[in-house]
Formats: sequence, structure tokens, C-alpha cells
Amino acid sequence: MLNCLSGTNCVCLKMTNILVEPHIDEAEDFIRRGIQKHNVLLIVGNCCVEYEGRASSKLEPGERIVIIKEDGALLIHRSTGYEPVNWMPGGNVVYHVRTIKSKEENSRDRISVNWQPPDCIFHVQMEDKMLKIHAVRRKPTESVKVFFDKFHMVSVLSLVDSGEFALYATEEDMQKAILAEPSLVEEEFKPISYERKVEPGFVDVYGMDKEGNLVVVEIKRKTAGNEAVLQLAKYVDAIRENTNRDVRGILVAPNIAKGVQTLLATIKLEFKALSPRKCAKILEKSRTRKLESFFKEK
Amino acid sequence: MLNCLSGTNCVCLKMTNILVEPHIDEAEDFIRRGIQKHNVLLIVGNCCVEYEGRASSKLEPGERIVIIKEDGALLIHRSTGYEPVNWMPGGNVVYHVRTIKSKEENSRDRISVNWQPPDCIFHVQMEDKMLKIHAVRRKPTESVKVFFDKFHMVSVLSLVDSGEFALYATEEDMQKAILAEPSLVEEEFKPISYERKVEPGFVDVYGMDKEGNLVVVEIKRKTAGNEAVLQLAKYVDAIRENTNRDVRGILVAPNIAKGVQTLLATIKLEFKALSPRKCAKILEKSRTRKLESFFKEK
DNA sequence: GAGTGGATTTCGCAT
DNA sequence: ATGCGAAGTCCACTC
Repeated sequence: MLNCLSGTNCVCLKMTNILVEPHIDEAEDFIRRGIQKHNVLLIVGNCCVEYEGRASSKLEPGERIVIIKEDGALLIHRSTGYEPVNWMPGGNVVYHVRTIKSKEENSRDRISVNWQPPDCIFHVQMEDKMLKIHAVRRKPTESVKVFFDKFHMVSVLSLVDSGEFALYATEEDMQKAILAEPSLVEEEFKPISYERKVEPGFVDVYGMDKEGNLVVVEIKRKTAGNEAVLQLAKYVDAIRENTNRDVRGILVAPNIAKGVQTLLATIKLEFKALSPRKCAKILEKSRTRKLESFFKEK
Repeated sequence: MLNCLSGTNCVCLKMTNILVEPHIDEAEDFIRRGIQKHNVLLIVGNCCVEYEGRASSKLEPGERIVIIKEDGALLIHRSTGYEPVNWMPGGNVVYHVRTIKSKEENSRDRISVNWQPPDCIFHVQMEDKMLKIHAVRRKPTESVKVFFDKFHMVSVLSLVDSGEFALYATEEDMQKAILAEPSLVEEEFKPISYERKVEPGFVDVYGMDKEGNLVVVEIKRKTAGNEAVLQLAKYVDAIRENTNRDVRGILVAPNIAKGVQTLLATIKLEFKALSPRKCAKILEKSRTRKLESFFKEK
């Protein structure tokens, strides 16, 4: 389990890939291999930093946390502050994953991964008895050099993280915001009712545009997918049949899933982006007002 | 040196304060004490995150790096990307350090530190067999909850870091920028000649203002201090004597040290702020040009 | 404390 | 590729 490579304070846990208080030579090897494997590197040590590119900067020696991510992003953090003191945004890492079907009956399919290098590339080498990690990027042309003379911890991580991240306001918040500020949906949009019962269920907001057309608004708090479009289409069709009038359908959501946009256009429905931030701002102003009051006023 | 508290994979290095693959109970104690001591915490583990405030967000489970800094800044980083997926900017930590003079002859002065809590406060507790780290902030009101069910590494760091950070454009960059765009110094400023740097750190440019007065420009790539003002004053005085004409002196730098501004005004010199960013932008258009070429054109 | 503008802004979506 | 606008922008400075 433990594999103490050398030195009195050095500990290497192979399974977790952590070096504690390593000699600089061990750290060098460890870091180089970590970068080659495109893992996440987590480094704590005494270093100075030079940046050259869109501007220039120099950071005198001190103990910092350095993170190198799978996409080549480089972050250098001090003991305070939200922002990194130095950094390099690394992007455009594309993993082309291709499944190669096995010809054997009970054999697993192979997976071929073509890895495309990130915008940001790294060079690791000793210089003046210090370990230099040099990150270079084209477009814009810039470079960050980190010089270590002491490592407290070096860790190579394979972070397993497929968890979805969703940013949203609650659907009720979005509804409130739209009723308080109908122009969020469209200029001169006039809400008539909300949570109106229609055949298949309830319409989120129901109103009229400046031409006098009926408008059905469907609200989704997160990225709108196919099901949101179909739901809206159902309401629009139902109201068209009931009223025998022109009815527009507008899908309001923070954003819309790739490809769903074309489906939406095909059946002549519309999309209006509405960010959670904007909803929160609108609600700030009318926090105390009750949902019902919006209509009593009119 | 090694102190394996429990579990097969757990290692605790007291001196470096690192827990590797700890049980959740150990991690809890460790993290709570780390936060109380206002140290930097470095955590790697499986977690999900909920944010509520200016907007709302939910991050499904996955392995991430979590950093809590001395000022209460909270960063949650995934395996890619420059930006944290969730965060809390922690600021306003003020250490009031007061030196209490010792009355004894050969005794050290005492230092009294009044610590003012950061805007962001933390609560650590078990919830549903997970460790919840709850960060709360007022103004704006927001909260981040991180739920851990597995820790790979927990580290409490006392980062010793007094290294100065300086952001600047090189003096040549700033010189080029001014020659390319003289209005950076002043409207209708006309450069006449430039002088290569005499002492490290600054370069002079000679020119004329729209009134026909001679203008001496001193460039500092970093925050201008007293010495910059005195250097400029020396130049201005020398040229006044030589030419027997009115000479203005303008100090160009990213910014000026506190208090130096008044000194500058006292001896009737001027200051013009010029950010490295602005220089970089100007130079974007004329990156390859030699310094001399700015005059050949005219 | 609120408002304003800059940033080594970054990031995403449009053309 | 390029350009434009939003961001849980952050951050520093002014009023």
C-alpha cells in the first residue's frame, strides 16, 4: 500500500497517486508523467511565476496551490481570493471516442480514443535547480512559467465526474418574473392569465402579442428538450382548435438543447432565452408582491 | 512520521496535515478544525453541490477538487475548465495587527491580532451519512452546499506567501504603445524623440503638447513610487535649464503609489494612468514594428 | 453603500 | 475563425 520512494518525509500512495514532501527529482518525474497522461495535477509548493502575453507579470516566491487540468487549464492560487493569481485557460481538448465492434462473440468491444491536444501545451524541466513548468498557448500567444524549488504535495488525479450541472431559477420564479415584466417574453406582450387549465394540463402563461394574436408561453427552468417542445405544441394545437384563431407558442427557458431548435422551427414555434440571473433581478424589485396582485392591479 | 489513524488506505501526515483516503468521520473532524483555524483547505472527493442565491444550480455527484481559502473563498473545480463550477467569493478578512511594546528590556514585543470574520461563513456537519459543508454569505444573500460521501484527500495548509505580485507591460511595450498612439499620454500630444532607457525600469519620451510646450514623459512599467517622481523632476529641471523654456513632466504608469500623487502635485508634475492591457491592445495592431519605424512613417 | 468601468476577463452562441 | 453579448461574472475605484 505504502511505497516510500526516498527521503524521510516522502510517502507515495500508488493507488491515490500522491507524493508528500517529495524531493524535487521525484516530483519532476511524477509531474511529467501526470501531464503526459493528461490527468489532473494538484501541486502545493514554493514557487515563483512569470507570465508573458496579453500583459506581463511576475510573482515573487511563495507557497501556492497549482492545478493543471485535463484540458490544459493552469491555475495558480494563493491563500486568499476567488481568482487565481496566474492562469492559462486551456480548452479545445477533443476526445474522439470510437467503439470498435468485436468480432468475437463474448469479447468486449474495443474503444479507440483519438486525443486532440489542447491549445495549451506544457514543458517540464529542471532549470537552476528548480523545476520549471512552462505552459505555452497560441492565439493569443502567451506563456506562464512556474518555478518550483520545494514541493509539499504533488497529486495526479483521475477525477471521475459525469455529474450534470444545471443552472436555473425555479419555474415559479420565472413565471413571477414574466408576469412582473412581460417584455421578458416579447415587446408588448400582455399576459391574460396563468396556470390556465387547457385540455392536457395547465398552460404556464397565456397572453396576447401586440398584433392581438393569442400567445401560449411554456416555461422551463433548465435547458429545454424535446419534451418541452411537444408539450407546448400540444397546448397550442388545443387552443387553436378551441378558439379557431391564430395561436403562437413561445418556449421560455435558460437555453435550448442542441437540435431541438430545428424541431421548434419546423412546427413554427418560437424560443425565448431567459436566464435565471435576469429572473432573480426582476424578482428583487417585486419581492413582496404576491402573484395574484399582478392582475388585481390591472 | 506516519500516523495511520484507521482504515486500510488511510495515511495521516501530521507535519504536512494531509489525510489520504480517510473515513468520512476523520475528514469531518479534520475539515472542521481546518476551517476554525482559517487555514487553506484542499479537498478531493466525491460530492454534489447546490447553489442558491443570485441564481440556483445543482451539480450531480462526481469527483472534484474543493478549495477553501483563508478569507473564506470557496472554489469547486471539475476536471476541465478555467472557471470553478461553483464558488463563493470570500473577502473582507481583516487582520488588525497591533504590536504591544514590551516593558522588559530584552523581551520581545507581543503582537495582538484581532481577526474579523469573512463575509462568508461555513457550517460543517453530517447529513444523511454525507458530510455537508455549507457556505453562507450576506450581501448578496447566497449559499453553497457541498455534500461529500467519499474523500480521496483532505489537506489543511498554512501557505506562507508574502511574494509580491506585479502586473506590467514591458517598458518597451509601453513606449511602443505611446509612440503608436500618442493620445494615450494626452490629446494632441506629439512625440519628438525617444531616449533609450538610462536606468533599468523607465524610459523617457520627449514631445510637445498642443500649446507647443515641451513635454517630458517618464514611463514606469509598474506602480510608480517616489523614485519615479524624483527622476522625472530631475529631467524636467535639466531641460528647463537647457532650453530656458516651459517644460511639463508627465509620469505614465499603470498606477501610482499612495501618497506619491501629492508629491507629484506639489512639484507641479502630472500623472497619466496607462494600463498594461491598453498597451497590449494598441500593440496588437502593430506588434512587429520596430521602435524606430514609428518616426520613419511621419 | 451604490454605481461604473476594466479584465491576462472567460464562455457560449451567432454569423 | 470571428465577433458580439452575457456572467451567480470579479474587482477596484469613485461618488
